[in-house]
Amino acid sequence: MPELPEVETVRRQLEPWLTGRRIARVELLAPPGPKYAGLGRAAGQTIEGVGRRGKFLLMPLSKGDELVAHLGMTGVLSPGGAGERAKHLRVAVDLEGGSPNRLEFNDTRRFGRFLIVKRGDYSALPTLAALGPEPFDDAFTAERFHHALGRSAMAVKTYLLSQRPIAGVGNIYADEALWRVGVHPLTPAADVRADEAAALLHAIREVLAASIDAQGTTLNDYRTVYGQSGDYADRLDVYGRAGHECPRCGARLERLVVGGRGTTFCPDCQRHPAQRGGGAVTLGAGAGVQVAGRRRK
DNA sequence: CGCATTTCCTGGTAGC
DNA sequence: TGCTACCAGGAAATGC
Repeated sequence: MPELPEVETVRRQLEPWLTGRRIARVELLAPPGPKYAGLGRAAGQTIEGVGRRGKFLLMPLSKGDELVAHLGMTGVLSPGGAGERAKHLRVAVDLEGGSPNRLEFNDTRRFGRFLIVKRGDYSALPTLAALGPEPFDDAFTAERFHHALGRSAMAVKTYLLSQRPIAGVGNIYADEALWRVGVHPLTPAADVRADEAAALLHAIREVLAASIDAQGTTLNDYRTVYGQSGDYADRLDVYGRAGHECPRCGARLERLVVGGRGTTFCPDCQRHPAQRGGGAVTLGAGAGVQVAGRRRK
């Protein structure tokens, strides 16, 4: 699923292509709705750049608007025009001038968004409006991260996924980063110690940077603008690997559900706070935390 | 306001 | 083969 590394990979490819291009027209193929608001204002505006905040792509337009794209679970941005219309094409943007002159937004499950807002007006996008700091912002220190975590009683993984303490971390990289620093995903955010917060921020930066270098993680749908898969899936240590051995200690990785999301962790490396009191703690085999499964309807 | 729960959506798959 | 049921999850909407 597209998280910061995947969105940044797409951004880097879109930027040289789209910057300075004038929009001729926009075609909405999906049923109209708030996820595709304002597209009627696009024609005649020039795309002034391609930025990113967290998992949101932000393209300022010349007449005071801003094109906001979020890939959701299955969104793909790519040049289009050749061949048959894709089954799940939702939006097509025709550009003036030379080829490629058509940007297509395909999104099988329609969790993504592709809309135009007044520049900087994110009232229709509350997560973007309340988004935490960019992970690679130099002004974002470990102390600030620790302070942000201290504001929530939520499980640390759930809080990371909320995008409030830090922007761009999703299910995959949350599991990877928490495993790297040995913090149990159910640890209350406010109980993460200062040293753990510092290590967690460092781990988030490392895993995101390594994934960007690999052009992201392709599990199923994610593709770069030019149709390539990301290579980081081969380098995941824990995500989706419940039942396999922990790469660090060899214990069996376990799966639980945190905030409604599948979560993989190492029961030995990532002790639940309720089980990790001071001194040496000896736990029997199978000491993993039991959590109720996903509720049914 | 904080936090939990429910909803949106389709392809893949398990089970019969 | 074809049917039903369920599962995956980012962000918004809804409920307390």
